Amino acid sequence: MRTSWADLAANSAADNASYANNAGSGNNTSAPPSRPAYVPPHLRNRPPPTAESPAPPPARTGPASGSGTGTGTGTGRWSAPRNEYRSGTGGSGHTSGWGNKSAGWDRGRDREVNPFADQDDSEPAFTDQENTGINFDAYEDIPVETTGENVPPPVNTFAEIDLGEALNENIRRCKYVRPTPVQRNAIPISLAGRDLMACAQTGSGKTAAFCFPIISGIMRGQPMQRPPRGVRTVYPLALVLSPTRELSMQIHEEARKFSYQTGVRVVVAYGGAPINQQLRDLERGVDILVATPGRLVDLLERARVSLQMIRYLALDEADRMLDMGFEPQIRKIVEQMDMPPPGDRQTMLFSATFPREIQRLAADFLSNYIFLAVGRVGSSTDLIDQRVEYVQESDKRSHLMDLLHAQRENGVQGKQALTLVFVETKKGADALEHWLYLNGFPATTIHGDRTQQEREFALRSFKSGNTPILVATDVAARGLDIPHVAHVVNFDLPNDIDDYVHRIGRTGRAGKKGLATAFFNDNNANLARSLADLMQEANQEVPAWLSRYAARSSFGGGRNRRSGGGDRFGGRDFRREGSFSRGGGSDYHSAGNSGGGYGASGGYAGGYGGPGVTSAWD
DNA sequence: AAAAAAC
Repeated sequence: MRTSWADLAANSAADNASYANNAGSGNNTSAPPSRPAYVPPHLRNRPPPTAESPAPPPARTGPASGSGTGTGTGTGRWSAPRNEYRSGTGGSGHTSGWGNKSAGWDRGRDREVNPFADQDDSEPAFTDQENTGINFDAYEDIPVETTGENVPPPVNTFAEIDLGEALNENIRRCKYVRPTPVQRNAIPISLAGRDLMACAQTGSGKTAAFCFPIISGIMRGQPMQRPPRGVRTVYPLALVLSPTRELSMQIHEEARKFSYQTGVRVVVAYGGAPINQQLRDLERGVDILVATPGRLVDLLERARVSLQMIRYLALDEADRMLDMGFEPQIRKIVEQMDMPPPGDRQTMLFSATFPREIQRLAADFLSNYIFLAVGRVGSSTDLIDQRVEYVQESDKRSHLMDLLHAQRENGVQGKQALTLVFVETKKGADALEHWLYLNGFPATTIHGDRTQQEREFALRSFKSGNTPILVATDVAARGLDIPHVAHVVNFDLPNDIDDYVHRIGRTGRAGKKGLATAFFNDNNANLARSLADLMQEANQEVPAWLSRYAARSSFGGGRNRRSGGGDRFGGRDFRREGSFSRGGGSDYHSAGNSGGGYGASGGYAGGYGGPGVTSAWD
């Protein structure tokens, strides 16, 4: 406990040095100077910023300015060989040590950058903690529900599964010792070739749960015949979609570790970043494409990517991907391009929440699928101490200040513990950040009106502890793994209880404890009931005033549009619900729901009236 | 009503 956060705080100061050391990789002393500007994966194939040339322009389209050392067979199809693509190629090759940070491959003799390089010596602040220190005791007695035909049995160890030598080695490098519950269950299912709809909390190893079978399957498959030269279209074998750019980046980084030296190539594509680097990455070969929908559609329309060869489709945060804003785009990608239909591909949907209506939509993408629900670490949100305080709009800022002061006193070694503050709007995020800044709090913000560079810098700065307060919109609500978030503040509560679930899930990760504070007032009346039920289910103390609100709002108002009860924390397979029990909540206790307590909240779901009523609310 | 996601 003390070790990681204290060390993190201490080390974040030394971060510059470690970054330079890593980059130098023992072969140069002219590593980038002090400033360790974060270099996101898509920008990493660039020369280091130096004192003389502060930063490269964001887009570098033409052939690299770098000289062409090396033999470069097969590399420079469209331009001269680029030495920045082959970090330290050919023994003597030292481009800049910075090249070691680059994400990517050399074709030809496949010189792959080691994604574990960071963790070897000196960068504990940004690597280890997401893979280690998982409190496995918190995973005992996790309720698991699987429904569907011929469900493959779970495994208890990685050794029981034949994932292949190279992948096993990466699992070891990641310091994964035992599979988490979602991995124990999901991996055998997908190795058996089955489609899957899985409800499991992020931070419990979900990414690995879909990456391992994909990588293993690609390794086993026959090597794909490369399209003829000059044809710029690439044919990934697996597609992983996620709702935000930062989440796609995170998945990509993880997938790169899992696929290291397996011959399986992972490329990420998302908006807000220059497309040219992504195009080059694609041209160098892609087996697994991780993408956000907009950029992928762009690539498909440019015919730079074809989905014809897709064997695996994974949707992360799948309920989000299928909700109103995203559904048309996802349908276009999955149903109206050239992707093989369900049955001819393997489809895996993952999320922590899976509202019934969304399950219904998702079923279109699936074939004879298995529904898997894995209760949250600690079998609910036990690990997150949830508090709700009644705060008028006009008092929110001073109230937040009180919380932050308290948090500051809890800080370690002069560093505040990380606090993630969610607000409803982008403008509100900027305004709050500015106000915090004026009041001497080190805050930054992430939202969709910021440039991608700003977003990535903000996230990096927060993770490192340099800016221990992050004001965020829902862009940061889902999936992001930010170790050491001690406190999530719902400065503005969301309108949807599922969003609340995802937001507070940014803390209390990997079996560690977390704190979540929500500011509630009359504007949130419609959330009262679902919030009170949720908290009760998670063994939290529900303030009496909130219960009164909940009781009031239960007359007609207050049910959540999207979400029936029991969809949280694993939820339940909508196929199990008979036509009369659509109304939700009525048959939670039926046989087969092994969830001791989870998913069993009748509660606010009662009266949720199925499609008819849903449309009345919409 | 807002947020996210392409240029």
